[in-house]
Amino acid sequence: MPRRRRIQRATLAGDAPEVAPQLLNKLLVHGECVGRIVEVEAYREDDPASHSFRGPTPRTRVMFGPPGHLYVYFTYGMHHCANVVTGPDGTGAAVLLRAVEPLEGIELMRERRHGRAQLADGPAKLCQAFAIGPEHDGVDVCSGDAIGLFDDGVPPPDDPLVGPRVGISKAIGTPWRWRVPPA
DNA sequence: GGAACGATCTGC
DNA sequence: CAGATCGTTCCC
Repeated sequence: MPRRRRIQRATLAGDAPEVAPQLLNKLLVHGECVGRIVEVEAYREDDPASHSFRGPTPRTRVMFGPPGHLYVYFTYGMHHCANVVTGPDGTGAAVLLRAVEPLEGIELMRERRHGRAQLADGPAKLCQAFAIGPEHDGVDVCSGDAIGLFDDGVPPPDDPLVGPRVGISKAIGTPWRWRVPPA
């Protein structure tokens, strides 16, 4: 089993559409649960689809902080979604974690997902499986905090699938979703 | 103070 | 395909 190295903050300091595909195949770790990131989306401050588009608010303040922190938001009255903040401190950008391939802690994920077959193939399912909630808004994934992003030596794909972002009503045509191609 | 709208998921 | 379900934001 290759050594896991925590992702460096400098890696996340770039522009969200540049950083996002680099997060493919990285590991999301929370306690005993480990998963490989297989789908992401980029959101930028000058992006009508982004929560940061209208400037900082109490909800989005983490997005405008330094890179490497989690921005966790509540939506549709029942779901949470998790982003990794990117770009320099003061800019509102982030990468939405859309899907993860479960690697470890699968039994625990199954319990949290109430026995359903799909454990983490969506942004809200991923948060449920990994028990990511509002208490994790602002946690630093680059330091020793509970949730971390790690590199285990598997590089991002050379040929990621690219397409439009899901579930938005503005900036429909912007192809800022990336996915690991099927094996 | 009120209304509209979600970066979604599930079961019918 | 529609319902669930409520915080955030914007407008009056």
